[in-house]
Amino acid sequence: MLLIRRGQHPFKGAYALPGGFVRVGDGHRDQGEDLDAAAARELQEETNLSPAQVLLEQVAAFGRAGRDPRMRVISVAFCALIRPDLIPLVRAGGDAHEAHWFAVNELGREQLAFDHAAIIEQAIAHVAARMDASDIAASLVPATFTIQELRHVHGLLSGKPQDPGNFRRKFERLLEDGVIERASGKRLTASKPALVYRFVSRSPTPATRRTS
Amino acid sequence: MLLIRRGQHPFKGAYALPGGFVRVGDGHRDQGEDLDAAAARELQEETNLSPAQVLLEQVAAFGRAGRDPRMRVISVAFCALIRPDLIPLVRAGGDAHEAHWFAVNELGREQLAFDHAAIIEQAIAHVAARMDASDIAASLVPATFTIQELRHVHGLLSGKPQDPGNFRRKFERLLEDGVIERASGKRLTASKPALVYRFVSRSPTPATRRTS
DNA sequence: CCAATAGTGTCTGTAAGACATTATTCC
DNA sequence: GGAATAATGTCTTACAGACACTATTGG
Repeated sequence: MLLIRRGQHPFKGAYALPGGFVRVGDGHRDQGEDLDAAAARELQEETNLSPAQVLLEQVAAFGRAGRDPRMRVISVAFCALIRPDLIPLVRAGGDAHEAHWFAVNELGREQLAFDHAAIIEQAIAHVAARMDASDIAASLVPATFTIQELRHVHGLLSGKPQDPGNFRRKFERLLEDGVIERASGKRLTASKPALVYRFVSRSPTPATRRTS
Repeated sequence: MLLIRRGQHPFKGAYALPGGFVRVGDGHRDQGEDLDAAAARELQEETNLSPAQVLLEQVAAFGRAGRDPRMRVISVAFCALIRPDLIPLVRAGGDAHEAHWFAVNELGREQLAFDHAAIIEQAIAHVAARMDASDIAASLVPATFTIQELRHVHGLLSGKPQDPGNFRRKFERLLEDGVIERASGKRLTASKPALVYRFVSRSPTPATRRTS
């Protein structure tokens, strides 16, 4: 997770999810930007990643009164899944001076600002619930990957480690369905090298999923 | 679905989802009501049903620019599942003069105001995805019900009609797990009367599901 | 050869889909 | 008795979990 250390007053020193405000325009003529577009814009501003490179999905709206002590804020949380091989391209910009990467569950609730711990929790549940959809897995694994790498991703999100043999069956089904294909080369390890694969149609951009 | 026929300007004559605005308070001191509380309040105002009687869940936020031609509105959609035996208690009140009940998919997109067709579509998908959770089914069936009645509900939401024999297996599992129990009496039909059942712990209110 | 990790095979139980059959009521 | 609908049973196939086993590399 990419979090930003807060430098000012509420929750100073704690980590917070990157975010911003929806541009709502100035009245009748200009109604501003779509909600999805605002999320995409913020993503780009904060990480320099194009929305076409990631899987950007709405999680839920969070609107408890008092969740921001300064003023009433209702936040619509989005989660962006970023493939590991794109992480080096992330250039924290704009208001993201103090950005750091964390493993999921690396931080406790007390180190997170506002209600962001609850948001993160729900975002993880959101992603885990849709793990079967291949586009989720495709967004969490490098462009080419081994069976074991994909297995670990599934294990992390499902909470329970995946059995190598059983996971292989799922994997073979993906191969037969044409979702995955062999890629050239091997992944070198401390011992026996592993075969690498790729998701087939990664070229046509994954783009943003529906929501209006 | 409970919809309201619009009497004024935008989409006059079309049907719209009941809704309202979140009370946001007046500044630092009073930040207004929680988002969930606003949904519960609107439910009560429009239907006279207590939030404890229904299953109220957030679906998603809808924030396309221009979705309301009058002004910029970002709507957070909630869906409330109302048991059929409670429907007679619904007393359309407040701004709900022209309220009518519709079957899901009874109306075409052109008869629905704003982007409410998309909202409904997503709400149905939301409910269908969680049909396995017993509380969903419990909220869509009368206090006592037959196997066939529950089967029809599953059939409607899953899109495909459920096989009587196969559904019975699921049903028996619910019985063994103590989720469902026999109720006294029988449901009279044109032919063989059917046994009736009930969900066990319906007394402790279902209440609103988490979201902050 | 040994350690280490990748990859394969097998057995078992559970559940889903399709479909045939029996049972009980009203008329 | 016959129509109608509730309830039950059976066969097949797919898949998940657990676990034992083989293969191929570096040292």
